[in-house]
Amino acid sequence: MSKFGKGCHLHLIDGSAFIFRAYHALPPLTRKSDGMPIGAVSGFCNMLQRYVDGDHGPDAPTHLAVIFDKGSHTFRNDLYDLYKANREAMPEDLRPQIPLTRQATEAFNIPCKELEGYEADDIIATLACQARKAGGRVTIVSSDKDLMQLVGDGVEMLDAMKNKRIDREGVFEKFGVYPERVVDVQALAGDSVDNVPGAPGIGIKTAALLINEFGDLETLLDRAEEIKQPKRRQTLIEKRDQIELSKKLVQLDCKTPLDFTLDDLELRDPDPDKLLSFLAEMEFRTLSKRIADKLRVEPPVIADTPAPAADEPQAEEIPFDASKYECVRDAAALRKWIDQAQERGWVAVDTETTGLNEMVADLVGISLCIEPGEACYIPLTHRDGASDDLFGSDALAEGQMPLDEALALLKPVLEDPSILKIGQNMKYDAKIFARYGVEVAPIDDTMLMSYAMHAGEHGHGMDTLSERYLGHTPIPIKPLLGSGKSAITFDKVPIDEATAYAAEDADITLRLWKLFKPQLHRVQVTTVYETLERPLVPVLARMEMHGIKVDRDVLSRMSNAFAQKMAALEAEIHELAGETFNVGSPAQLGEILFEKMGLEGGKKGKTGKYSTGADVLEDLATEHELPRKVLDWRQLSKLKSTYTDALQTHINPDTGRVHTSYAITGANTGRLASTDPNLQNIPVRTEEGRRIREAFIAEPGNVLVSLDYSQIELRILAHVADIPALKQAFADGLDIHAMTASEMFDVPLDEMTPEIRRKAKAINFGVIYGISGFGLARNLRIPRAEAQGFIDRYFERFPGIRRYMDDTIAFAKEHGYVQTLFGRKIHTTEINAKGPHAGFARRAAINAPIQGTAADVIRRAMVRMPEAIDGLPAKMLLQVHDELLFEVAEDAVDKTIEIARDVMENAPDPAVKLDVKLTVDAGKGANWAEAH
DNA sequence: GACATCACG
DNA sequence: GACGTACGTGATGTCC
Repeated sequence: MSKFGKGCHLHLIDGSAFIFRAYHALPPLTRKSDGMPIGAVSGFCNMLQRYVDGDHGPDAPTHLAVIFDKGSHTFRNDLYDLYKANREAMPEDLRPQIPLTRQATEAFNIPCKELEGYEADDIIATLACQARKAGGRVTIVSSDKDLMQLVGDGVEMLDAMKNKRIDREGVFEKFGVYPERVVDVQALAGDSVDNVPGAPGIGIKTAALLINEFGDLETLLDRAEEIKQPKRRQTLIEKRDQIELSKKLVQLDCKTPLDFTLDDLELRDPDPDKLLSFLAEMEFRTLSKRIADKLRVEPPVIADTPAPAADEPQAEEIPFDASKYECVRDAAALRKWIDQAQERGWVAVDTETTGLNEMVADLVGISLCIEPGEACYIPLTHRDGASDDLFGSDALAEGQMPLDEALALLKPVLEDPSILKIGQNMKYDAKIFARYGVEVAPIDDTMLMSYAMHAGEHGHGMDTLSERYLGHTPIPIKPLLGSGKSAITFDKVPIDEATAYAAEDADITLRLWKLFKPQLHRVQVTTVYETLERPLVPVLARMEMHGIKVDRDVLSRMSNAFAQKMAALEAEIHELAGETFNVGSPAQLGEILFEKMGLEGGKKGKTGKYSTGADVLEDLATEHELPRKVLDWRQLSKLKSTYTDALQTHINPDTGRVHTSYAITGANTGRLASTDPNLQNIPVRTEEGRRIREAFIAEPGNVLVSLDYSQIELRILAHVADIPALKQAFADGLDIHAMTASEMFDVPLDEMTPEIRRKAKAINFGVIYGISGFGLARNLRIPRAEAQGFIDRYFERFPGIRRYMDDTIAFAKEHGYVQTLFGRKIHTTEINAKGPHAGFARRAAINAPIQGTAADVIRRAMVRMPEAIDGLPAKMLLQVHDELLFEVAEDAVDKTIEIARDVMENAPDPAVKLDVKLTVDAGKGANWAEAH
């Protein structure tokens, strides 16, 4: 190491200037994994890197240091306690970044110097003095005018942003004097930023004039009497002490006690590991890559998903304050909100209604939110519950604008294509509005955004999201409505309480939207959200509102028939048992079977009760009469209670149809879930059960048309696991289970038996579900070893399956999620857990991409369907995972099947090119049983 | 409200 | 070596 001296060039970077410049130049970036503010550090690192790599020509550094301030109290405060007293507090999101800029400097292997009780400027001054004395040159990287007093022979400043060097002449331009007199000018002019008093009424121009006239400050003060202007003369005489103090404050200290020498600042190369690990820790992807390329090393892997730490509630900037919410009671007030929505181009909307069933519930009020904390509630049909009057309870409460008037004002906004309507579960609100003649569009939905980003991690209800991402627990609805028999509907809630509750919901929704919207892109699920979630809302809303016609009489007759058969069976069961008991009670049945009758079969379950599931009873039925009869009774009981009875209660009196509701975020895999009632589990597997489908009918002149994907999950498996034999079989249109059986058991196709085919079919499905020897054995009722043998052979014949499973689990373990072919992410939070959880998680991880891809495919078909069948007398009514059910005018059936099949079979285009063709089977009939 | 059971893909 | 085991749902009745 050479001694610092002639030929050396010391560059001194003013760290604080870099930090503030970086902070103000960049948006408030945060670290993805934990939300830590990181913008200033990012800018700082970029500036540092650019400086180090920059071409400085003949001014290239041989020595380099970054100098920071340390401590808020310096010797200048001892001289003058108001020094820098009016400086603004450091921004909250900058404070935690300060220590990181020190770390960053060290990571770049640049000396990082600071000294308690001294400003960076003093250290810079001292080093500059030392360097000059040793015969070297100095460049001070800063544009702070306080440092200009140091410029001189061999010492220059550099404005790194403007890349402009400042020498003696540059200082003269700025101050009107040369560097050695700068402190004199500053002492007179003072500095409002640093709270240096100076001489009142004298600025830089006047100060320079005076100094140039008298030579220096001391001479000027001594000969102040000679000044011609009376005001100036008086000020300089009266404020002499203050001026002299000011000079001490601006004079930099060249004798700062340093515990290092110039030689310690010699330029050195960074340690790639240290630097890159710091950048990775900060999650600076671009900069890491750039530096890694330059250093010719591999860039660090930086996770592209938020770590679990991101789950911690974000600090809310604007507190929730119910008293700030406005209750809108007239058109004038509403117009103001409408104006704001038009100005912004967005508005969060939430409806309050008399119930959860959108087909029945009435609109009670509407809340809007434009910016966090700025929300309103528009009560419309609140009832006056306070009155004891028999008729009074139905009267509208005072102070509400007429429903028609409010809707007339809001309709243009809600339907305006240039105003985005933001909601949490917008399908609900859109359906309510639709019943009032308002077609809400376009929409964004925070529930669906959460689903796209976090499926598998947590639920997507507003309470969950608010607590998790806003750190705020919403006002619960329970205390407002009560529970049980005394529960009231929302229209009976007092308007002031309703305002606090309802407006807050809109407020929360808007805050979530502001948080989620930019995250979609970062988590790379924008396409999923935009193509598979958002556009589904209007499609499903229309299907649900259309409903399906159900013949009440058919159901009613079946219920009666079931009741009779059940009664007969019940009598026989009691006869066989020798006593009467509740056949519907598994606990009582267990007692009868395993204690009174003493049959084989063990206790199970955590509750210590006997298991009496269908598989158990099925085994017992070979030896005894009673279990068979219980099985028959149970089947009838199920059909009656869940279907023939319950379905009747779901027939809408206005439409005569049944309107299910699809939960878009119901299943983690991307499947829909149908509720109230569930029309995705209408019986079909048994003859008696299938007859329930005869009650699902078409209007006169129409038929029901069913189109369903043939073996879609196995086809997707063949594609993703890349199984040539499976692909070929599908291409040839073979019986896929028979083909599998032939491969596995070496049986030619023309000698295939139903029994062998059945086994192969069970294995095919088992594979999709994350097969285990135990599970297959139980399903096929064969010894476990034999089942394991089948699986082993399956993997042997189709090695791609094993590879797919291993790869999928490895991916899940590394990333915490798995993906469908269309990019949908399904999180597997338990995949790295120990214990029984892990087994479930592994099988779920294997299944999710297959089930999820199939779900994506039919979603794509559904989104495209309305336009495809537009103009045809055909309506899409139901989705049952791989089936779409339509109601079609008789003369348009063939055309509809042709078009809908085309849409379904080509649904993956153009996003995904499957190696296996998708095929769709079609059926038609007067009822669902015939159509399927 | 938990649990068992059973309907669907 | 033992343990617990097919994937994804929703609705119903019993029982505490």
